[in-house]
Amino acid sequence: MNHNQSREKILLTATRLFCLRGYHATGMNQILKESGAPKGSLYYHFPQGKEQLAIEALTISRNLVADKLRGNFKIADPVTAVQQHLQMLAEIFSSEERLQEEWFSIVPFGLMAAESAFETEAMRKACEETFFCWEDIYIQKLEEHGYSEDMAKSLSTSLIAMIEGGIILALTQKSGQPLLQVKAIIPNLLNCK
Amino acid sequence: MNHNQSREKILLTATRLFCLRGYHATGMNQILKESGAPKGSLYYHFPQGKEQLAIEALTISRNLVADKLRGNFKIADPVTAVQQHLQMLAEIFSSEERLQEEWFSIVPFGLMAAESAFETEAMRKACEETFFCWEDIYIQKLEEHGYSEDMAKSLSTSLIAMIEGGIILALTQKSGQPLLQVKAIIPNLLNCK
DNA sequence: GTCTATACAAGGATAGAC
DNA sequence: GTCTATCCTTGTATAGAC
Repeated sequence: MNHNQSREKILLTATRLFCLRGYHATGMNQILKESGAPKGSLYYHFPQGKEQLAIEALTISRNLVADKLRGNFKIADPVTAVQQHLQMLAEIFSSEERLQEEWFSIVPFGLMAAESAFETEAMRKACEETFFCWEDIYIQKLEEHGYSEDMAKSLSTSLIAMIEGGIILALTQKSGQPLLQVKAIIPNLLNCK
Repeated sequence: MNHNQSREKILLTATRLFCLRGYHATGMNQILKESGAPKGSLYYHFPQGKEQLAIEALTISRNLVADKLRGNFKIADPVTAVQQHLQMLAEIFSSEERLQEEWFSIVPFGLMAAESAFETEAMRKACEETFFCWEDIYIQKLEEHGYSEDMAKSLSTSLIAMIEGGIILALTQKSGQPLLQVKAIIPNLLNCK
């Protein structure tokens, strides 16, 4: 197995497990085992160990979500785009388990973010940047659609908070229902420029 | 030290650490050390170990927040009450560190909830019940103020999601600012019966 | 009720052969 | 690039004295 193949497999597995189960709950052995990557290769590819893995995982997660958001915003108005995003998230929780696992790698970012706040500063920063990255995408779209600067900022922060919180409720209830409730109030929320 | 004193000290310390740092990140030794409770007493008071401690901590957290919500709702209309709650939360993040520590025991419930979803079913259930408990408080208040049943339900779920998500953003940014952004859009959100 | 000592597993990480 | 073996620390939990 060549360099990039196993490195990538390890990293994607780590991203999924960190996001889904959490940073502390995920062991290096588990990552290695589930990735199916060669056993001796972990510390070759990631010399700084678990923290390096976490920071790279955060970047992966950030970009996956950012791409998804930009894609939605390109073809729809703010209300529709945000609702599409929530619909997609809700459906993940209703899908079969194997499919869930695959998608969950990009979904519950909040768990890692909360944990990171008390790990190293580098990890905290990576999470902070992620939220700012997503926020900027929202802000830009909302301003394009005529929202004031202040309103766009408040709404963007609130939308991200709602979605992250909604994901936590969905995990806890093992159901996409909470995300659909959030989806339902999006028109009201965004009806105030 | 008598029975109840050390039991309570252990439990309150556990609640704070679990909520703030997470379930997996918190060790039994740390709980013992920070609580200042007698070293041999932990498994005497909590024979089922860490999980028992977690479930009892979840109950503590649930009731502290529920009492706070009910108190706010008793003296104010929905918009004002929710804004007061967010203001209080935001101020915690601006207060001095020692005071933060004390309050944080009731604040970042979402971290434990997300972790619990993949621990034992008993822990997951305890989190689920907590969210339902809070939701009922919101729903009742909103219905009293003329919101339809459906709208009250969607709004309640969304408010909880927003607040939990807002707390995660606040932790990540080490600032109460995100919670104030959320506070700012509450009037818009609740202006639709 | 509380203490000390200890068992036992799992965690992250490194060394050195290949 | 990968493997095996190993180290050290930490974590949970128990036993048995006091």
